[in-house]
Amino acid sequence: MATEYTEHTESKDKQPRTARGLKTKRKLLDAAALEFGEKGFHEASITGITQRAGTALGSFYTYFDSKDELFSALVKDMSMRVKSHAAGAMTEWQDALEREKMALEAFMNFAREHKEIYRIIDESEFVDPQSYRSHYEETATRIYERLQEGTAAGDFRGGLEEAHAWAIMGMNVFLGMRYGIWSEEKSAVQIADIANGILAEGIAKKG
Amino acid sequence: MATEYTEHTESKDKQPRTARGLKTKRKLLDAAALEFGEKGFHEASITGITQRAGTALGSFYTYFDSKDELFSALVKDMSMRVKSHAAGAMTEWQDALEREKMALEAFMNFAREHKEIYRIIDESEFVDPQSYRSHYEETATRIYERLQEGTAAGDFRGGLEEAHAWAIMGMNVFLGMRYGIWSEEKSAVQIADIANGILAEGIAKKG
DNA sequence: TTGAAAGTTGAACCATTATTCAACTTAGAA
DNA sequence: TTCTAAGTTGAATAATGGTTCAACTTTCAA
Repeated sequence: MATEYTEHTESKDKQPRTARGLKTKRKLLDAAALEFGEKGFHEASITGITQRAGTALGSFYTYFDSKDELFSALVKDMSMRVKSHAAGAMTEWQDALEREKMALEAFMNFAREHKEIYRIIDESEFVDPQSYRSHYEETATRIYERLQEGTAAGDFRGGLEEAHAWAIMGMNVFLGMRYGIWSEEKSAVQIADIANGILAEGIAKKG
Repeated sequence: MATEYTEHTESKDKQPRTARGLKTKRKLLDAAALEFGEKGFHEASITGITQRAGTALGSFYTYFDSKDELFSALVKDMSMRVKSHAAGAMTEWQDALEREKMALEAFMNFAREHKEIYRIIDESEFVDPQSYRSHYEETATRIYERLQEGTAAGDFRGGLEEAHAWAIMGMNVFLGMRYGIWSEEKSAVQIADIANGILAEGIAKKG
């Protein structure tokens, strides 16, 4: 498959050159996040996005090549926002275990506050699989690095592999979906405690 | 290999009344599983399905009201197949912990052998959210019941909640995606051992 | 054997919506 | 102020693909 430089990359000629243009692009991106988050990729329409943004239909194509390109840009942006939100929340911690708790708690709160982001990243599995994969691979790598640090610090046991990171990530994602998006019957702290209990001692009865 | 599909939603007057009709419907269902699994819901086309099935386009509407209805029927069927496959694999086990290991191992192997099922269930989050939710809620309930049995048997500690089941399920699903669908670099047993290690003792260093 | 019900067929229909485009307006540098 | 590039506009275009339908063939009970 031949790769065109101009395809699917951020074409320089689509960048706004004035303050007005920048503002319009921002409005379109915000509107798109709402539209995609509410209706999903296929139900969402460019018309819907431009209506929310308060611009004409044609203006969309001043800044984006296609619906797909916009979605792709959005996924990358949201992925980064999840990442930096989590990073920002892990500043204060006693030990590696505590740090994981903070990470999940932050993720839970972020999911609740930004349900549309959750949905967009999730749907990228089918709309933009590359971005989906990258998002989770990078997240897993970050968790794995924390695990290694934890082992080095004497907080975690040895023998932890990449798969441990994927297990933890899966736990977090599903707890986020169930107790962050679907219902808020339990607090983020409660859920984070439960997950942390598993990491701390598992669920087996102590012999 | 012929596949049995059980009817969940009784489509009033769309049921085949002869052996020929039954055969055609089954061909359509099998073809649909392939088509949806390969291309995803939106990229899949009725034409593609009927071509795979070797029937005329119009025949589709003899048995299904719409593309959505078919997808819905498929999700429910696949959900049941995942469930019964797992159940069938958990017959021999020493203790509750071992049973969870068998469950994950079975799920991993099933995901590898039926990647299309994995994708269809996953995509139902956006095409048929009701079914998606039901699938995971029922799965979580099943896991939760096993946890309670495990506690009663003295294998698991007390205080296990529904959220523990969701955590375990998330772990399993993500490990299935990463090491079952995306790559098979590690055996199902290896992955099941890693996850089971977390359930057995967590990842913290023993004090 | 027979005829009515069941099943098959694929061209035509039609609704949807992403994308284009040429006329128009605004911004901002000179 | 002037002029050109940047930005805006929304009707028109075009392609897709789900759904319908009327003619046709097969099944099977009587």
